[in-house]
Amino acid sequence: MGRGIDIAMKKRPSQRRAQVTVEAMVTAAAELLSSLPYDSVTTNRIAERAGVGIGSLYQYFPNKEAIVARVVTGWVEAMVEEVTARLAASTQLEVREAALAMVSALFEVIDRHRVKVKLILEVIPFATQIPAVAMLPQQLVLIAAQTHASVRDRLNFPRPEAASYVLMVMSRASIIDAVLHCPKHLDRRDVELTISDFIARIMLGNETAATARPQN
Amino acid sequence: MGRGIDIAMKKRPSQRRAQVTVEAMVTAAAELLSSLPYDSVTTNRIAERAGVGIGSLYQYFPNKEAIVARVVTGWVEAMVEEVTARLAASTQLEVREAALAMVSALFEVIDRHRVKVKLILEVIPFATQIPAVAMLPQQLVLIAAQTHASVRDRLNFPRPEAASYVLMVMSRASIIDAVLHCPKHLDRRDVELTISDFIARIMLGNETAATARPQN
Amino acid sequence: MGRGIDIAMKKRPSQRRAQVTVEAMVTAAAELLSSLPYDSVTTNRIAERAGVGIGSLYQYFPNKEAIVARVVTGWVEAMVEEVTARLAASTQLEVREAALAMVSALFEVIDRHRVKVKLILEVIPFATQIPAVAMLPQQLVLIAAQTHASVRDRLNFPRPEAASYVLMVMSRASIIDAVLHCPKHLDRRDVELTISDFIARIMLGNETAATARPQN
Amino acid sequence: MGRGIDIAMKKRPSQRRAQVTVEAMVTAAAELLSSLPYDSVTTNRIAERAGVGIGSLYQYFPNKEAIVARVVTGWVEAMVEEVTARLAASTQLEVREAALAMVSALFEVIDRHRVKVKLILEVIPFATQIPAVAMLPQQLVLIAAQTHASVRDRLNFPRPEAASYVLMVMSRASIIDAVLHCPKHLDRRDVELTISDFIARIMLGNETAATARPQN
DNA sequence: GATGAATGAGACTTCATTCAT
DNA sequence: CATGAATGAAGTCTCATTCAT
Repeated sequence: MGRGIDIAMKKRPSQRRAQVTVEAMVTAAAELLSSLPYDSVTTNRIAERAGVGIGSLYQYFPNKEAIVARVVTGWVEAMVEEVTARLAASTQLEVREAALAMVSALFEVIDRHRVKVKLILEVIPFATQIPAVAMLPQQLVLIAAQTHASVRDRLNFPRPEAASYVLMVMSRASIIDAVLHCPKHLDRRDVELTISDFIARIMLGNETAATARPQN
Repeated sequence: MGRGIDIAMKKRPSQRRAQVTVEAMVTAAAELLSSLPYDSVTTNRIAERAGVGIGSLYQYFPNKEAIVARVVTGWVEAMVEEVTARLAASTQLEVREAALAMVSALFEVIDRHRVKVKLILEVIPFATQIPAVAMLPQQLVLIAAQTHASVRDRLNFPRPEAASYVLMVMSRASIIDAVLHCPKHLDRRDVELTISDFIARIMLGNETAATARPQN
Repeated sequence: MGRGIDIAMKKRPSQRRAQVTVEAMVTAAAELLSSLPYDSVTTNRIAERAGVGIGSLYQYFPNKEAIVARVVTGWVEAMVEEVTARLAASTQLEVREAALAMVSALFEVIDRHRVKVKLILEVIPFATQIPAVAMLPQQLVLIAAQTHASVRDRLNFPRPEAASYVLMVMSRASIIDAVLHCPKHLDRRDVELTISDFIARIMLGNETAATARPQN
Repeated sequence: MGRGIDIAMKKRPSQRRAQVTVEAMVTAAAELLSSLPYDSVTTNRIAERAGVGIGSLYQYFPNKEAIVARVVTGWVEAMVEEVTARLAASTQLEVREAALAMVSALFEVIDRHRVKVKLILEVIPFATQIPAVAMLPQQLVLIAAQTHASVRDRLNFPRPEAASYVLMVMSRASIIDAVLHCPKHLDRRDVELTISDFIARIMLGNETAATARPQN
């Protein structure tokens, strides 16, 4: 605690030209991160690729972590936006349909960005200290709850806070694992259906459970 | 593909003295990994703390990754053993009880080794390439299936392979996430109960689901 | 075959300051090579003597071989130039005089640079892979042929290609050996005269040989 | 001067068993030298290949150079013997035939051992300090002179010592260069004939030269 | 602001050699 | 005599970061 990574930008680019420069650096970093082993992504290479002096990079970012964090933040925001957009189209569904919609949305988006997701989850050492990443879980809960009223309504479990947390973690983790590490012998669509089925069971099971086993 | 990390030991310590040395090095590495940032764990420091010449380290391990892998392997094996032992005591349970037993076992063991788990999952860059780590998921399925007959019996889902895979991923991921990243405002016991409750729902839901919606 | 030494410079020093730095490094390397056992010439020592950080060296040269190659290239070019200059002064000579002129020129230049020649021929392990060194034989043939028309005219031996190759090798090798390994009891001038005498014999012998023994 | 390589054996193996051991080490070293880059031939590898503890190696050889020197010495002696044997068969020849015989003999032997010759001449850094190597030139003169009376008779040049030295150097150097570095476009047999032709010219030219230009 | 030359601590790794067993 | 575990100095090379221009 307290010795986290220094991630803040040093200076906000005020002039128009400077903004372009910073954008070039971030883009270059993103491209390199997506195509080279993490340790090969050096600040010098980023600057070179951006067509910028290494000194300029350090004028806007205090260190290597900062620019990587900036890239990751962009990625996360974009992905969240994509998921949101995709779910916005399918409001007001039945529980099972809602679950499938959400699973499909996440599945599809994560799959499309699997390289980036892998980087964030398994490669970049300080990823969890990046705010956008750290806040992702809550973000997702929010999205789910906001978009699907039917889901929200079901979330009156005993221990409701824990329930929504666990539900989201289970969804997220199983989808990510399926995308990144799914055993080859399994059909992806099968997995997708299974996940959404299970989520539905959790939510639907609630009815029965809540009434049938009140003495739990 | 194919260019994995070279992890095999260079030479097997045949003499008693050598075994002691190797043990010292592995222990030192484990301690350092648990207490320093990963990049600060250098081979020189490992050797120094082991009270051994750096040359000795490289006589038994071809590189830094190899000794780290050895440490991690030891950790994983110990944890698997602990979980197994803990579950062995509670065979032949009802579904709900079986689920809770397993969740509790994993929860407790992972919690006790949370630093190591975090290292393996979030810090050590090549962790997934270590055999013991790569095989962990299947290991866990095996443990669960072997110990709890009642669980095994329930696993006749439609899409059974996908189901057992997803079930295990959900369990594992939610427990790990809960241990490592559980929001502070949540009570750990609540989360634990919720997880096992959800798992039970998935399995019990099967009965209803399987009969009520055959045309899925 | 194919896996030659990487010898190209990493970055061309564009600024004036950088050129000075590179020059200092090359000079330092040259001095060390001339005064220490080859294995004692380390990149660190080169940088230290050049009054430069080791990092600077690796900014311009990809590895140790590259800077050594650069030094050797400089030496070879200088020597070739010296020989050329010396021979340019003595064109249009009789065969015997031409031979002596060339032998003397090579003898003198090689003798003056004997330490460097020894390094190139007997010490630096990858010397033959340095372009300037590899091309030296042809260079010398060229010099000889271009400067001395009388020599060129004589080169119509049977098997002319083999002849010019062997003639050059004999000249070069005997001169170098004489400079580097001449037994102490021999007078250097005697050796020099003998070599040029022999070369003349080879060329003059041609006349007789070609006419007197056509049935060879 | 004075700081030459320590090459002498530490201890002469007195027992029969020890002699076998030493032989194994030398053989192993020879094989490794012939098949690996020089820097990869380490004392540990030699011992391992010989099936001997590294300690044993250092009981008979004071250092790495010593065992390499021993290997090289064996090679040189064998080659000299081969050349001698081959020339012994062809005594009492005419000048031209004697020259061709000698050139052919050297050519053939050197070619058969080209890898070793290359090692001795271009790779092993301290080769010239090995007695057997240092004495090679004189050895060869001796061989030539002893075996071919006709050659010896011709060696009454002005400056006879220089002459015999230069003649031998030219022969040796041109043959070695031809074997090791002969341009691909040249026919080896052509080169061989040319060399012996040139040598004959040198020796035959003597007659004329000695009488025709007494005022040299 | 922008540049890029310069830095240098420090990482990994090798290998000839010693010496306790 | 033989062993092989242990040594550690020293080498090559990287890369985040600074600062004079």
